[in-house]
Amino acid sequence: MREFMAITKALADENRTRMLLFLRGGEMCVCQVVEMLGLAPSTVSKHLDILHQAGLIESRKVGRWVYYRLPDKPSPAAAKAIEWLDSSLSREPRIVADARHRKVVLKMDKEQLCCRYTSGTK
Amino acid sequence: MREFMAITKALADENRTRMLLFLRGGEMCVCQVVEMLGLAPSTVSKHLDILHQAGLIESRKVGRWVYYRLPDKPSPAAAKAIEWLDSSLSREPRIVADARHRKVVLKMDKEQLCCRYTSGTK
DNA sequence: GCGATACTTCGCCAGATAACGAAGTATATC
DNA sequence: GATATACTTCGTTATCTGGCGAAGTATCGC
Repeated sequence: MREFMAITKALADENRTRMLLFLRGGEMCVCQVVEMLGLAPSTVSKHLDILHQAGLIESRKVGRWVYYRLPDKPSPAAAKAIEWLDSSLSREPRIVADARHRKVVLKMDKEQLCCRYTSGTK
Repeated sequence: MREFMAITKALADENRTRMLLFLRGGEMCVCQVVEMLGLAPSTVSKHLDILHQAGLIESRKVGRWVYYRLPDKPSPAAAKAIEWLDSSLSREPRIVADARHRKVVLKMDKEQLCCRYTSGTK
């Protein structure tokens, strides 16, 4: 019950469901997710933590970077939740646009991406 | 997207997920749901409205009574959501207890049930 | 070690949400 | 038509949530 409510609460935010959907494409570091959503790093970090607590994503630390991805072995409840998202939202304009944006973000140089958010300078 | 977020937000409350699960057993009127949850009628009414808006339940008015039930023909997203709840929570102690309680509530006389909540007198 | 980078945690604020009781609406009964 | 019943809607309050920027932590490069 606890796990299930953690999942439903995690899904009850559009930015978090978007994250789960574009993470289907593979792992991304926090600064890439920041670029995807256009939110402050602290906000993104919090969202990622909520998804992590719910067992909907996993993290991997490599040097200064932290990569998040969908879990390799999700719990049954988490697996069904992700499958549900997938089948219900894959065709949504917003989600399709995110998938396209994702490719652009992955191609961006890390220097262009990550160094910008200390001062908010674009 | 809108529909989907309405569903996730509707599911992100324990009382509402409980309602959906005990409504699997068949339609119930508001005063029976009030008895199930132990909340004020106004609160229950609001919860039912949120579930209704999300397409997760339907209503039927019979005289003074309003019966709520799972939809006969749910949308694909709603159907998957309900199926997900079902497969993830059927065995939860709380949900099993609700199913048992439901039988007791259905057997209760309507006079014993409904007339009590004007003054809160038990 | 020292500064820079990539996050995370903390403290704050505005807006959303769950709860209640009181007042309003609709329907049955007298 | 008046009264009671079964909800619903409204107004209020306390708590939760999402957002931000500032400060803290960990790691890399010099």
